Amino acid sequence: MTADHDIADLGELEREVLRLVWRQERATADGIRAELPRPLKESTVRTVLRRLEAKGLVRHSVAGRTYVYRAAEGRGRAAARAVKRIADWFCNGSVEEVLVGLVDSEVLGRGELKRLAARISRARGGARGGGRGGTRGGGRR
Amino acid sequence: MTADHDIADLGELEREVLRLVWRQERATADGIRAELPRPLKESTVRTVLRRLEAKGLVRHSVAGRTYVYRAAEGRGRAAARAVKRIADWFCNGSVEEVLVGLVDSEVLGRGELKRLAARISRARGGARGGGRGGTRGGGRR
DNA sequence: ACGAAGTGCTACAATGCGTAGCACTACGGG
DNA sequence: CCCGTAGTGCTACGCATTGTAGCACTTCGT
Repeated sequence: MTADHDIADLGELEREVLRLVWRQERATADGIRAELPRPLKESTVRTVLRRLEAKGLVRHSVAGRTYVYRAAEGRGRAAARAVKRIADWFCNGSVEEVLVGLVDSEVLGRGELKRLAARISRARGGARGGGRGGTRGGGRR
Repeated sequence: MTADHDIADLGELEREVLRLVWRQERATADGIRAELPRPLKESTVRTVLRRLEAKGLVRHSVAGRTYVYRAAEGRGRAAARAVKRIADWFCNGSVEEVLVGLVDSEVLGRGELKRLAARISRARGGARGGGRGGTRGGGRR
């Protein structure tokens, strides 16, 4: 409900701008422009920002005469929704199948797989994933 | 290198057609057309099919005078790559962060989490397939 | 040789994205 | 009280993508 669009179908520039909005807590048009790799006019950045807001991905508040933008959602959550949508489209809504594909294919490296397992174990409330030791040595957040 | 495009940035019709290609093992233009919700001309379907092939998502072989299409990759794998790309774009490539978002957003249920954990441990260590079936197998190429 | 089945090429309208110009408003200095 | 500056939204234009299809070409069977 928050967003009508998804972060997955953004243009390249929109994506980059959104990423910067996430990086800087309080993003202004000029601040973003300064940090972009390419030299763009300020009106360009503002247009993109406005479009992102129209898509429900960022939100602005006024500070003095300057628009301060912040992301409407955290990165993880936004990404999660994008993943969910992919699952809906191609895997009958089963996020599990998507993640299984992630695990089965070589898209994920061994290290990442390992951390993933640890993370899942923790999320499940401490039960461990599969019985092989070694995974859960260190990490506590 | 298999695909230049991702399943995430397909149009609506392209998506639907691709899904049908996945459903029917050997898909023909007319077969797909028959199963589409809307009545479309065959040339339309063929154009979409051709575009999907240009994007590396499906592949065709000739049977008699008919083109038989099949998906270039399993659903899970294709979806996985899409997810990986999202992670690359917004989470510095950390699929872990995406997963965390997934868990936090309650998109993933406990059961799914559990099965996923089992899957991961299986993928990491023993290469043996577990007994429990139920989900259709993903991609075999 | 002719028709049916099946195919690719070309096209055209609508939309989305990158990119920017320009006109408008509010605030601070003279 | 007037003016420049900073900051903003609106409008637009060119290009690529997508939905949709017409049409010309090839091949097989009768």
